[in-house]
Amino acid sequence: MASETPGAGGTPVNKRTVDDGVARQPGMTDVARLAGVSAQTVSRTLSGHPNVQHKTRAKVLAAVEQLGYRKNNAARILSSGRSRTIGVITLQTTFYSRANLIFGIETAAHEAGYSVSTATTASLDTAAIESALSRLAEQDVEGVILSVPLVHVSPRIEQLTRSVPTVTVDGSRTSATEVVAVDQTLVARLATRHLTELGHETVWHVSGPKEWLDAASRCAGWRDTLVEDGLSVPPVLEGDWTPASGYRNGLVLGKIPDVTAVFVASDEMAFGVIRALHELGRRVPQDISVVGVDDIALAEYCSPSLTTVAQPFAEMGALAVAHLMRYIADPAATPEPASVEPVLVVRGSTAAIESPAARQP
Amino acid sequence: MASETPGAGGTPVNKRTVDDGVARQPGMTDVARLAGVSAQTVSRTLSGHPNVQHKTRAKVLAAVEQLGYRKNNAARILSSGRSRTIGVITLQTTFYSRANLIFGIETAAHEAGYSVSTATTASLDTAAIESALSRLAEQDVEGVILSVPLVHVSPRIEQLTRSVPTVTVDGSRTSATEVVAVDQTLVARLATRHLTELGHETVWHVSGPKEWLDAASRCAGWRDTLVEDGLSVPPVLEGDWTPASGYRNGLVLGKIPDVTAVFVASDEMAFGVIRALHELGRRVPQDISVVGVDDIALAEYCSPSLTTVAQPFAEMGALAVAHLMRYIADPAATPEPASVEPVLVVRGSTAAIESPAARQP
DNA sequence: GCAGAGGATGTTATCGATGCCAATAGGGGT
DNA sequence: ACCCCTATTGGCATCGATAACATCCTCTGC
Repeated sequence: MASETPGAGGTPVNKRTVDDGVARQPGMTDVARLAGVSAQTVSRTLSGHPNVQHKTRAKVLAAVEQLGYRKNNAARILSSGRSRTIGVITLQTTFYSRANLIFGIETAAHEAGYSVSTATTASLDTAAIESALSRLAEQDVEGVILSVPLVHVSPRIEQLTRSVPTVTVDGSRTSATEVVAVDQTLVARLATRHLTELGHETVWHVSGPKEWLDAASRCAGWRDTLVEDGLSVPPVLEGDWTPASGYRNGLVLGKIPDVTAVFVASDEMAFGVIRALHELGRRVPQDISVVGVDDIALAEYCSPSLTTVAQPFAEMGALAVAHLMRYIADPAATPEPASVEPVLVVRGSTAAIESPAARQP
Repeated sequence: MASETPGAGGTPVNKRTVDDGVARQPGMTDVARLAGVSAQTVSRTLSGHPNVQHKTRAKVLAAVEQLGYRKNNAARILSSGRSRTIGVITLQTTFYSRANLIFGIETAAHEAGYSVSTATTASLDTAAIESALSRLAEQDVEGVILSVPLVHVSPRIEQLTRSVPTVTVDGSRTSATEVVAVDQTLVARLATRHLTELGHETVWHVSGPKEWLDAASRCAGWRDTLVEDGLSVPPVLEGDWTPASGYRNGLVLGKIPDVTAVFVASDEMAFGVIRALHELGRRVPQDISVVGVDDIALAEYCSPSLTTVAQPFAEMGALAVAHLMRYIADPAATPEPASVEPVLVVRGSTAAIESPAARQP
């Protein structure tokens, strides 16, 4: 018995027993005592172990109910070594893409009996990401979904991802991780080709920040498509994903007479571009066609409604979770990239080019 | 000593010692051994305890670095009883408001040295919310931020919130919780009065789902303002926050000749309304003025740009965390509601009513 | 020069649940 | 009727870090 204190006269002080006025949360021992069984049996009952008699199970559940017992996660993790938690690392933003991706991840994870712990990083430098990984490691996550649009993955990060099952979403591939991604090259191709097929002689591009892999890939896909089709490649205008940056670039584009078609790397920027073109008196889509990327909820309800390339973020989240689960179950499995298909959604912001005659009033 | 095994010949089996091919994560004991000190000293060093010699601290830190040691959260929580985590309960949506609120909460919580665990609920019924609370309880959260737009709070929930410090955000007040909220009545008043001051004879309203407290409050504020001003109160059109529902209601409004001003309960719905009005040939703002709520990023960049009432979500999150921290520190403190001010942002979707003469072409 | 104060560090018990093993209790086969 | 097998249940050690307590040591004040 623990009460065999060496020399001292009093009872050993118990952290929780000291009277702090608040009733202690009931523990498994309390439930066991009330149900007249051992703590072990309570544990088995609650974790759905098959070998427990109905009668016993009922007694335990009754006791649990009566005491309002809730299992203690920390103890469970410590003891079992399994946290049933996965971690997600994303940039600290409020982008549509991030919200939807996390939505998909949480839904799928909960279905698989896992909970999700998110660690956001405010910047893309190695130290920040490393610290996010650390935070997750402290929580004993069994796997990590890394959704950081890094073009370059530092060796340090690469090494860290080696110690825990990791799935990369729409980010750079490291040799240690699986990748789930939308083929951004294809995104760009769909958008660009849609415009060239409408007769536009070339397509301009407003890109995202070039440090973002998605931005870079879309830019490359756009360029390649134009080259393949033997069209000239105009200079790239770079934005920062915000509507405001789209607006600024739109003001520039609107002043260039040649421009008849623009592929904008995000819907939010596209709205900014269209706004600027309007102000300059250029009509969309009659004078200039615009295509965005993401298919945010508002894309359909603005004037003109926005032609865009939809990315199935929620699906991607679910797919990432599925891969991660597989990876957790068998860490020796070989990484196997997966991709989900983007879809071109044609709406009102794109149109066939007017005949040259019509363009000279 | 623990190594005094009773009868068996072999060493007692250690879960972690069984050779599973993977190196065990280093623990505090390993660090202590390498640094030549006790585990306790390591603990003190890492938790910033003042009474540790520089030299010792340095040795410990070196050992930590060398082994790549990371503290184990589960063990820390179990032992100390403090999780340094707060929980957030929200609806499982991708709304702008939710994303920004959580953004604010996470930022503020991290600054205070806390991490955030979110539990989303797919529905508003008591059972779902109760289960979310349970999930958080299992994680030993020290406090909860409840951001659920319930009009009615069940006694069961009320009771649960009594057992852990809780701050309600923009939701119904329970006697046990503090509330941080934007005064939704004021939101409606700002929007409505803005329109009446522009000369509109009355203001129509597209509301959110009436089960949502915010929706109900905005509706009430709108009605009260009209009544105060002695204006007639048109019937309410109810939406579900989606642009599509705004569009549907817009199609109705556009067919009513009397309508010259509409207060829409969210920006997303407002875009839908405007879109519908356009299609019906009603101009915004010349024929009909529209005001939204939220001030989403795109509000400024659509045509016309949207007049709206901005809600400082991030600030709200920060304020909620501040209150929660105070509450955690002193659970006996009396609840003290706080509110943040909404701001009317006038843009291009509202205009003074044209003179009656001008309205008859 | 000595006692007392307080700083630095080690020792031990403990948090709550689980894994492994032992013990006990029925049930069926021969 | 006997024995083995399996379904159920209890006992004990353990996960990793911390609080409380014990100890040792050094520095100050009279």
